[in-house]
Amino acid sequence: MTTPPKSQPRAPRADVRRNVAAILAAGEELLARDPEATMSAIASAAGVGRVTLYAHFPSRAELVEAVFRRVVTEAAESLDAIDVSGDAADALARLVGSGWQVVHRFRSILAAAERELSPEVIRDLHDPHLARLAALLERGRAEGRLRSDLPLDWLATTCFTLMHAAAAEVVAGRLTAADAEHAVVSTILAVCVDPAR
Amino acid sequence: MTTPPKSQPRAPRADVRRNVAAILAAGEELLARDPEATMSAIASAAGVGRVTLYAHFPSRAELVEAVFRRVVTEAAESLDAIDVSGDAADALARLVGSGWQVVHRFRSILAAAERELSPEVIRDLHDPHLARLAALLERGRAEGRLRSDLPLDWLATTCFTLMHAAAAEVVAGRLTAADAEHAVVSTILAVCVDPAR
DNA sequence: CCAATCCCGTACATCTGTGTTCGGTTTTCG
DNA sequence: CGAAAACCGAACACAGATGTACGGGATTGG
Repeated sequence: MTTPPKSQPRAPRADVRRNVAAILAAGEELLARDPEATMSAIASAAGVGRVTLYAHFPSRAELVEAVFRRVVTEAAESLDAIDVSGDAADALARLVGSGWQVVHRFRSILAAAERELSPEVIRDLHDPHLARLAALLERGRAEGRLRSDLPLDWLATTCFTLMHAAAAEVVAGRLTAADAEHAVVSTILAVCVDPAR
Repeated sequence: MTTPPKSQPRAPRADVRRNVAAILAAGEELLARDPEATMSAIASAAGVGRVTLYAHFPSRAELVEAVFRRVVTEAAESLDAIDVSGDAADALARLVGSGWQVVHRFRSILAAAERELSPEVIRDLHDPHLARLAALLERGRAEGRLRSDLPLDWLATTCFTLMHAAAAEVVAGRLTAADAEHAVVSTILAVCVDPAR
């Protein structure tokens, strides 16, 4: 009984960890380019047989969810580093300025998730980001800096939507990344800042 | 030579006209509910054999395009009736208020078009609506009533995007239609009206 | 009324992608 | 080293959708 066969499922072998990591990386890369990327494509991009892929992710949905979960977590780490203290409008500008990059980078993966996963799962995974934004908006409203005459949810939706739109404009070549950032930030401020002052 | 066989392809028979009309109507209805509605489903909803459908629309893409074109034309007629004279901000409010309904009604058909048709075709068909909005924005800017510090295209995109977002919120049950209309109008005004006055 | 035209259903042919099975080979790790 | 675990490719089964072929039957319109 050197290694107790207690419910311990035993640590994954080295090649397994390596392959799973490669699959997730390839999934992230391909799905970021094409939300309809096929399982075969992802497998071979990961340098792995299609069957091996299925061994680790029994269905396409599970793979997409894993990839999505991963990028959401990554994004959360990078956005949590942003300073949201001080003037609420300034903080919002900072948050949107960085958040937009993230949205831009992963918009295609979101599209994949939307077509493969149930809306509840999507909402759940989105939640931390929505909560972060909502908290900031709420504080700004309490301080009278941001407008209170529209539903908080709607303001949050507006922010996300405009970030997506900006990303789409860049992809379509109608805006440079720099112009898009300026546009999206000032648009969102125009929406959220209390006009009455 | 009562009916000159000159290049005249001869008038379509009555049943043909009837069937085509039924197909377009069914297509509009089903695609408005589900952008992935199948050819069989549309055929049977039209009370017509699947083969007959193919006789008139050789491919799914052509059917989708026909339906989309129809819807766009309808919408144009209804929106052209709107008074866009007078104060630019007021006119914008009127236009958005009605335009939003249209977007709401046909958002799913747009989704179908986006997945089936080339981006150029979509743009082309959208053009009249975009032009109408752009003209109004331009006038408002020239009069100093609307803001000029952001690209016109971006403002137009913002308007469309927010209308879509409002429609989505209603579908998701997070907003009533009435609230959505108020929210989208005041949000768009906040974006477009020149803050300097 | 009757010929041309169109419709219908069935069946068939593809195509694409997902998921599974299988036997043989390689890698890991104690 | 050697057994357990994992990998591989190829082949198979399945499902859903698009598009085609055909032969018998119904409508239309002159």
